Amino acid sequence: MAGEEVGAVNLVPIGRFSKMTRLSVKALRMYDESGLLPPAYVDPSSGYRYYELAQANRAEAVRILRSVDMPLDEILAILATDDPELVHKALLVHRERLAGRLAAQERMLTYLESLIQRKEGIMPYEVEISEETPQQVAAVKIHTNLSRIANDIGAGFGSLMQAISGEGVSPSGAPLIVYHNVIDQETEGDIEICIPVDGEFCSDSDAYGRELEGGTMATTVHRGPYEEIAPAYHTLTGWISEHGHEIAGPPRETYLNDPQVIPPEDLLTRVDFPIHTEAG
Amino acid sequence: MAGEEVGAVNLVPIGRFSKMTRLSVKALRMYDESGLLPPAYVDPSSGYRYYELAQANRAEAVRILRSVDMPLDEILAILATDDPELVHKALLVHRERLAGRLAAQERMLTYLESLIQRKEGIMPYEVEISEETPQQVAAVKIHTNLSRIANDIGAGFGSLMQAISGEGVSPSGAPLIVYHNVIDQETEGDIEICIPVDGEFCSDSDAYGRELEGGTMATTVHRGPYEEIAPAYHTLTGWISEHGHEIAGPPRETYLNDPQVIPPEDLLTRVDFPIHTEAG
DNA sequence: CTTGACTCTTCCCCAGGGGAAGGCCCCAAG
DNA sequence: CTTGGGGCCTTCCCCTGGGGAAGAGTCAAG
Repeated sequence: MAGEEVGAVNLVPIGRFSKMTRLSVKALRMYDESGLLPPAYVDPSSGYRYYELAQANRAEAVRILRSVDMPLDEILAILATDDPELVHKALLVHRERLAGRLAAQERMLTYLESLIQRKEGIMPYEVEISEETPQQVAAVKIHTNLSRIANDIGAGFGSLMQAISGEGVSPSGAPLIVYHNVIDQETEGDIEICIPVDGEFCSDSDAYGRELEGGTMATTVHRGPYEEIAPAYHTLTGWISEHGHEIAGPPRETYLNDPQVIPPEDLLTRVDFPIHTEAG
Repeated sequence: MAGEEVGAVNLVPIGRFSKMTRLSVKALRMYDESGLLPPAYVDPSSGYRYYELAQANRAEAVRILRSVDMPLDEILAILATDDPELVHKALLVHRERLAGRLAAQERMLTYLESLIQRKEGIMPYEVEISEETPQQVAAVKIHTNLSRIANDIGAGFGSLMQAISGEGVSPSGAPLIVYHNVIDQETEGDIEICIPVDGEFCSDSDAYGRELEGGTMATTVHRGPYEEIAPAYHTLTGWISEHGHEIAGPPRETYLNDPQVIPPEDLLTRVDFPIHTEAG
């Protein structure tokens, strides 16, 4: 009877409890504050925290779940319920998160490897000036945005090829796209998908023929996946402004090899900016 | 000539530059502050940041390296050097770090899976009281700490078995260890490695014979790897204090099956605490 | 009673930004 | 020239999960 009252409660202060549980004193204080592991007794005058020996098991559970990087609030939720189903579900949810992080690390690692493989440091673009003559193209115009653009381009080239072959014409050069607007991640814009043809082109579909403007171009070639073409643009626009030229029209990309055949890292894309050369 | 002076510098404010580079305005301001990507020009009166188009390439490099989670200071170091060797080395160092994190995620995931597999929620230890009779053991005493303990126990059992068989005696029960001190992560302590034998035991090696104390024990059995035995101890000490008993001597672990044969998750370890039962 | 080891709170720090508040600034249209 | 709306500025607080230090109070053993 007396045993239950006085209870041989065996309260231990935070330092000893810290050693018992291998949780840092700092962590224990935080777990107190957040309600995750409040001490059995706090001395009102001194503020000292005292833990019961039996609390070490809860602490151990916290330590284990923290060791797999579970957030504190989820640990709290798990320890608050008695339903093994809920516990199991919470563990599964956390497993998904861990698996996601694992996959992310893997993707980063893979990408980093590809960066390492690329012998050239970073973005060795060589800019040249070229004189282009106007050329006849079959074209379709598309309004799109960054998330749809890959699909739209594929579909556009498909219907354009169909229109060309329907007219009995065949391509006379590499396909290209004129980017009439800057397409950011949230802005939309027009692009013109073009295939060079010999002579004039007419069609009753969306496709039409026109003469693509020639003139002086600042030009570079990007080798690699289309998604990584941004540096080529930056190099060109930077080069143009540094050399005192001015952009004279929308840029165009010419696809020098076939993404259906060539692996992404070897794709070649030529980027042209029409410029005014202010002879200085 | 005039072109070089006035320079068609084409300065863009931070919002446009943010869209060009897909770096957030907030990030750009931080990169300015940290010297990673200072704008080409800052208006002294308004504080407005203006970037040159040519800076977009450096920004792109930052974005790429951040996308693989490289720390800002390392990116700074990479962009500050022109030596491709150093760049390559920095990338390799970062790859090691990523690989390490990947491995850590994998370990956590694996451990979490094992937690999920364990059907029972957390730590279903059943504590019982048992009366033990004294028994003769052959023993060696070892002073060790947490980092050496696994090796020391293995070596201790090895030499103890040698001593026993040298005397022509054979074990009469499961091996056990008496833990005379609490062994925390930084404290050292004595443990006594014991093998039950029939009759008295003498040896001229470090091994000696003695009678292991009997008495009333609080007992539970841990199933799983030795490293995870802490909850068993916590359950026992908590149980003892809650039931108004007192610990009467050093605890002992009895190894009920053989770690050389049994996989870690099925290892059985019985833990006994000698207690005074204060009949109340 | 003293002393040394514990423990308390509070504050600042880490990375890499996100978000909001409050206040200028810039530019184009009227 | 003025006005309005959107852009931009700084400063502050927030996130995670603690680590480390400062200064003061407390506990227990000799």
